[in-house]
Amino acid sequence: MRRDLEREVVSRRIERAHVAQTRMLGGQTAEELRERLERRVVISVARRGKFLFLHLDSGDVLLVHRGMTGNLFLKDPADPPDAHLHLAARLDDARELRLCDHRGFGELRAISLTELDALSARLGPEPLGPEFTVDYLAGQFARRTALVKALLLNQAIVAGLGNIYVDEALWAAQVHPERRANTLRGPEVELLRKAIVRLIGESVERRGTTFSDYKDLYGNPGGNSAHLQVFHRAKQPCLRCGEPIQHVRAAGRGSSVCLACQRPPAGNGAS
DNA sequence: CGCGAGACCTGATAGC
DNA sequence: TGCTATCAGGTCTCGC
Repeated sequence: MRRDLEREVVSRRIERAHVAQTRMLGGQTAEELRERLERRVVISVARRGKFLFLHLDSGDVLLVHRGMTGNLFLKDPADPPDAHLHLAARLDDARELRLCDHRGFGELRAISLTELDALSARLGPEPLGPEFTVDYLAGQFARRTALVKALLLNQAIVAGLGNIYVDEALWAAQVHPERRANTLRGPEVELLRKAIVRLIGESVERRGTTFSDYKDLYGNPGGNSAHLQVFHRAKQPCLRCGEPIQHVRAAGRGSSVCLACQRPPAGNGAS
């Protein structure tokens, strides 16, 4: 998404912005956001974890988080209005950047560079960056008793992983989601780290994973969906051992696992 | 302080 | 058919 935005909106001027007043603005008024966007030129597009940042010539930054169901579209202003449209930014090339989000769990607001830095500092390392080493991950796991799945979803440990990639990584490393983080052995941590790096890299090249709602800027689904090994494959055979994939609840999230490949921790009766 | 459950929303779908 | 219950890509808050 960042790459597409960079190609399409850098150097474009936002002529007019329609902003809906919703909780996605995090307390900012629609009027303030509109004023901070209109007549500004997009200088660059950055990403950190699941946040997108459109840097503007004013020094302001447009923060976008897509939450569960948020989508960014580049459309013709004459195209029919989308349901749950939160932002429609008319660009100087007569196209319109829209943010639609029917559940409204996303985020949309103008922030300063200082706020961006503070936000970025609260996130863990990028999975494809140099800080995401096996020593780092093993160090985090060693001092935590939470479920390994909860820690991988925690954006302060590593930035950008969600439910799909965590389930895929745990399956690839043959680690059960309900293992306590501090019980993982060194080789398991290394397998997990390698799986995360590979899965994220592959998915970016395939333009993302569409599970239900995700679409790219042009409305096309991501190409990674066909490559998922476990996620949402309950009752279908494990692609490693043939046993049926189970759907369980772990760390409060629906989780797809192969109980034959991903051995549950001792004394975990329920799932 | 860390952990885990519940809350926040709307919509799709399964089951009765 | 139509109602109800459940579940969904995320993250925050609160109680323990």
